[in-house]
Amino acid sequence: MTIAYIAESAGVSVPTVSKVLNGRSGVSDETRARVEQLIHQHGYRKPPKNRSNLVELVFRELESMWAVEIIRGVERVARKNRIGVLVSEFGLHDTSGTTIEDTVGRRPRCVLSVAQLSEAERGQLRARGIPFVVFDPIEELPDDVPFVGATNWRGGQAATRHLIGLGHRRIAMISGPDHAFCLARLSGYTSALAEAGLPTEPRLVVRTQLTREHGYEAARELLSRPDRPTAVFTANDMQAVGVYQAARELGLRVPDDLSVVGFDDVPAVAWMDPPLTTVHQPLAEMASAATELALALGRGEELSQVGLEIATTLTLRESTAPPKEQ
Amino acid sequence: MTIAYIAESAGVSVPTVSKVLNGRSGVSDETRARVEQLIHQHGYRKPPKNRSNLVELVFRELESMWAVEIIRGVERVARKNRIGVLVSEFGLHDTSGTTIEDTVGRRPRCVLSVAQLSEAERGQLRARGIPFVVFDPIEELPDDVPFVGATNWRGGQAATRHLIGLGHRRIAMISGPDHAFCLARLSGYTSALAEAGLPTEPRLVVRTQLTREHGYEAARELLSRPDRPTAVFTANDMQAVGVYQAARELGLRVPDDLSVVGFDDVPAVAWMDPPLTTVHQPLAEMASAATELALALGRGEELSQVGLEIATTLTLRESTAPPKEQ
DNA sequence: CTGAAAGCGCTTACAG
DNA sequence: CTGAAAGCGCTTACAG
Repeated sequence: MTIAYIAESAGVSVPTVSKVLNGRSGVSDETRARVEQLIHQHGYRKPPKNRSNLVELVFRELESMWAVEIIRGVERVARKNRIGVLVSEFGLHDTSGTTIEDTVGRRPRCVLSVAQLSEAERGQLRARGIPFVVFDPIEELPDDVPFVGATNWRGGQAATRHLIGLGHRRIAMISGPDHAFCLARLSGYTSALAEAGLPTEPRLVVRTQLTREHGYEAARELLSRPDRPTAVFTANDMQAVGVYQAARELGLRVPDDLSVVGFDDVPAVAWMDPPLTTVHQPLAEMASAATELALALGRGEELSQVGLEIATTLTLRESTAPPKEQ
Repeated sequence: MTIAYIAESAGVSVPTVSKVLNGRSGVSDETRARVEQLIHQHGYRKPPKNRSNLVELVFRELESMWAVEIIRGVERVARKNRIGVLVSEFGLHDTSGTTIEDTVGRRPRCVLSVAQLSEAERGQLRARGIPFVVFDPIEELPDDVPFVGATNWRGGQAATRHLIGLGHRRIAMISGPDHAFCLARLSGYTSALAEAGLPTEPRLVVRTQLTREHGYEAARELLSRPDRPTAVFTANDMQAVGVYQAARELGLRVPDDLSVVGFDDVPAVAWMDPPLTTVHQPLAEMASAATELALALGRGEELSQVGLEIATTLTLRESTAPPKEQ
């Protein structure tokens, strides 16, 4: 299927078909209509040029429960722009490292990276003129690196205020590693306590990993103390699942004996027993915003702001209640 | 960046560079090495031809909890073949329906469709010579349509045998709509009962939707009967979540008062209380197999078998126990 | 092994 | 508005 063939079918010259295909002027409406009809009929598409019609969405690992939400958010705006979404996994930090090269070789319109992008990788993309946006960055980035995140600090604050409002005073926080977003969530907790005139007790803050197992371990220890906390706020939902398990083993009922608030609002958390109150991260919206931003960068638009945070909201379910009289 | 430029840098002619790029013979090792070095150094890639380096993975809706596993499975083999994975959502059955055309326009090497592909859509793809594989088909397909599924019948049989082995006699099944895979799971259940000399009691089989709410409703009714079943097998995990909820409300403990077996083995089911015994669908393996199949079809290989089912396995956790003496 | 020449699919500049 | 001609990036067939 060549334009020569289309030209012949339409009884016009090759340059005329070329003009129609490229939306150039200098073709009569009638001729244009006839040629367009033939192009459609034969399903002719011009061979993709140097730049593809693709957004590349890169995950470090594709196992998190968030992944689907993120993909959906990207898909939504890509679809509107008639652009395809290419999903690729890790390799970014591999030393075997063909992956960033693969990505570059695919010449995507832009790349969206979930969680990180090393300086070298950013350099590679920049050298090829491929714009990128970092999604939910885990580390501080230079000022000129575009990113989209969530309002983690405000989320931590909202969760803690909710517990304080219920009457809790001994509120523990199980937090995560030194990632930017964990620090922000922790700081939101601290700041809500301060605002209520409560001290941040170092004994009530545990820094651990963001897994169910680590949440479980931390909660076992915290809840075995004589002056155990009456509420626990965790840095993510998986940790909260671990807290539930520890509470169960210790014969503590949620929320009667212990209030729990998570962070992320992963779908599965709505069917726990009891359903978990948690800070909702609007992953799909964040992903859509990141895609819009990356596409705008790809169009060469000059943007005043190059990073943004989308608001989190507290999803109230059944894992929190006032503390029992003691 | 043109091959003419590479040729000049390397001090050779344009045809020589062309040969190196296309792995043709007739170039000395020394020249080849020099040219390859320059190609790499300048990051030259040949412009994509009529056929892209993409597998397109089409979802009807991207919200199921399986999606990530499927994407990972596809990604794994695509990556090995240095092919990108393009994920697209629905629109396939839209009447606005630009989507199948978008897909065709992207000229993927092959398409993998999760759940369905209408006859018209199959026709469109065939007309363009784009091979496709249907993943986990929900309806009977003509014999020449390639598909990859799971051994649903054997899964239903294994789940039921497990319950029978534990001593259960009144085993209910909450099944789903008339989809091929639901029918197979149900039939596995029936056949395991028959094999143990037990009749299939129509009263113990509920046909409903594959959601948590429908599982809950069905279980409420089933468990409120005077001669309530001592075990329930559900057609998917979401229904089993609903069964847990109904049992809780009715003061029935799992597994002491009621054994529950699900189907799918979605990740979240491992942290339920108690962790759910369920039939594992090897989604990632199925997806990898489907991708291999589609790619083989794309290479024009003649395949003797054009459909296959990957084995399910029963994942034993803590939701089943022998029935209490009655 | 190498590259001049011809050719392919497409676009652009321009004469009619 | 139309298309002959020149040109571009690439490949192929072939002479040396």
